[in-house]
Amino acid sequence: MMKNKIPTLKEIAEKLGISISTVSRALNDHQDISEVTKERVKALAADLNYIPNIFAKGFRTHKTNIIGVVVPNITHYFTTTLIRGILEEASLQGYRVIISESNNDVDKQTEMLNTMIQFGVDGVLMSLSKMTRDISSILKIMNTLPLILFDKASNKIPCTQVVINEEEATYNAIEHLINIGKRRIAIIKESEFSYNSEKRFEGYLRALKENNLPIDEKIILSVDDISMIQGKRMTNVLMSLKQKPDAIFAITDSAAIGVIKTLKKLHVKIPEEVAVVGFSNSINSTIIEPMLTTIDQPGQKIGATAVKYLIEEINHPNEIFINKTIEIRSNLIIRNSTFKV
Amino acid sequence: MMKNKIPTLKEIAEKLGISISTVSRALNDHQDISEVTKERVKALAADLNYIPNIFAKGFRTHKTNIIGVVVPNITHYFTTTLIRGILEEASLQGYRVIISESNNDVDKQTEMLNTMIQFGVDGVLMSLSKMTRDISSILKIMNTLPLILFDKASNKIPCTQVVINEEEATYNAIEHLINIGKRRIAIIKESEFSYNSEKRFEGYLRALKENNLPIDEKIILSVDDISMIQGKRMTNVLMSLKQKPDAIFAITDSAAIGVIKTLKKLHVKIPEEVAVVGFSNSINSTIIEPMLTTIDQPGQKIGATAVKYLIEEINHPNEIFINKTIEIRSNLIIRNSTFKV
DNA sequence: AATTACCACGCAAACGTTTGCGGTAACGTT
DNA sequence: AACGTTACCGCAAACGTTTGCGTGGTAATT
Repeated sequence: MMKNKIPTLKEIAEKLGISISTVSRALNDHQDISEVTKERVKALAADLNYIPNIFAKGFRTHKTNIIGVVVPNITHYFTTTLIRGILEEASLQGYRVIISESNNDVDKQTEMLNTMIQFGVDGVLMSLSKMTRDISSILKIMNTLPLILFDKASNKIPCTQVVINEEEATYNAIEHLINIGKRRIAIIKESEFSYNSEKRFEGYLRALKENNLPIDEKIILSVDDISMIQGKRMTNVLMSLKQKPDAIFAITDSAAIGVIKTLKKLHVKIPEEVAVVGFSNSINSTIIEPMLTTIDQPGQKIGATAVKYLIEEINHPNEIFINKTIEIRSNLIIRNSTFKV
Repeated sequence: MMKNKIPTLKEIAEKLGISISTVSRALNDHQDISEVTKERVKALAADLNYIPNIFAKGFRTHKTNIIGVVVPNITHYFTTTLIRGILEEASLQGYRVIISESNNDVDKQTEMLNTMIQFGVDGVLMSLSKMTRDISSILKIMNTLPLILFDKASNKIPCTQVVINEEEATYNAIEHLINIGKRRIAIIKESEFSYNSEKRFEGYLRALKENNLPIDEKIILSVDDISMIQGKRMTNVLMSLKQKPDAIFAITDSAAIGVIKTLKKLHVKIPEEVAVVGFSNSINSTIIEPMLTTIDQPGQKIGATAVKYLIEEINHPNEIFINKTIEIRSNLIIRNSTFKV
């Protein structure tokens, strides 16, 4: 089977006896072209199965219709929902998406960013890697390309950010624990370089303060690499205290699952003796028994919103954008780890 | 801060007082250029932070260094490990990756494929959507572009395929069940249009036959959209049979988890009364209690291998490739759902 | 009838790179 | 001294598209 040659503007022009520029304008619905000509051109184009050469186009216009996405870890379920939202919205708006993973490695993150701009993406969507302290390389990119942060953001970077209401969500979760009678609520969080962790911690503190509960450093635990294992380890620490907590809020579902597993091993009754709350509403949270009370983050919506704002900036390259922070609402999902029916 | 103009070959040429072509050749290590000139050019290029305009290049050479990936569902953990492998290997070889999701929608799948080729990818990596019956559109693409199938493949499409040893893996899993004394082993699978399901079913049948066990259609259950819910439903069906199974093999971890959940609700002892085996070694399989015996699929390796073969074909466009099927070995992970310590 | 206005279209340049071909100088060979 | 060879390098075309500008023609206005 022979490869039929790909049609070009030139071919269409010749077959119709008109010029290349007319064909181009006709296809782009330029006002200078009469309706009849447009019809004829479009008909033939469709007939020949014409597709514009994206490289000639990008070459000429410096527009690629590709957006770059950098995420720390693609295997997290929540991340995939973000990506799904990005993919859908981008596709809707005629954009393609290039994804890369920084593996929570700051150097790799800047490297990824650089190859992306080298590659000619129109804009970048980024979720920051942990421990991103050196912002200079990111700032440098910002005056080359539109950049929007999502999910894992940073106050220090002056750009539009799309996140969830981390602080408020946590506040609500802690308040829920207080409402069911818990008074000594522990938290398992990450170090201070994690955006999400800090925001959630703020919500935790505010909830305690506003309810006149004491803040006890002994039950505020920070770990570097939060995970199920760390959840287990920290639970052992907490439950060997003299004053044990009566609730544990883990900043992550997987850590919370580690908490539950260890509590069960220690024969601690959930939620009567210790209640547990996670964050993310991952699939796992419904598999563990008791099922985990957690905060549902609408990943798809976050991703889609981020794309919308990015394309907005791409289309208005010279405007100065006020660096909005868009907060997407999340929902507390109450399950058996805090509330027994 | 002003955007410093992006350097081009022309600039380098002018500053060095040589021609554009010489600069181009020097950077591409062409043999016609003297070492000294190469040194000078490369030094200045590095100094100016020169990056070739990918569009001019792609425009000229018809090579994009992008590979397209189409997967049915990006939110499955196993899929993300595949993608991680693809991303890593591609990056290593200087390729960028465009991902799109077919959502198990056949029409969307062909649409995705078309926009990919329209977009000028150098090759495509695809994991087939369920129920892909109309192969014609895929075949049409195959003589335009290199295509490699991975994970969800099809014997009917004549191209290189990278899969795991589905049949053998299942055979081993069933044999393990037989070894622990099980004799009436049920299977929960998908309909006959799922590649993975069929392969696994073949392994199931072979294991039973070679061990002289009867094949009973009553405990061979097929569903369209396999999931945890379906696992639950099918378990209820199986456990209300007169002759109940003493083991259930579910073609998917999530279905297997549904099985376990329902068995626990029915107060059936696992694994003494009924053992359970899944497939994939997803994270969930270690969260459910008892932990699930399952088959670990090395997703990253599959992804990386697929990329290697694809780039091989991209670099030798005119060779006829024998349509190899590469089988990556998987491992049976024995846990408490079949074997109690 | 002369001017103006507008519509519809064509010409040609430009984007940055690669590459076939031709050319010059230097050197070695006969 | 004439010729062939080699090593380096430049010229210019080509890839397909967009777009500023120019132009012929027709209709509307004066």
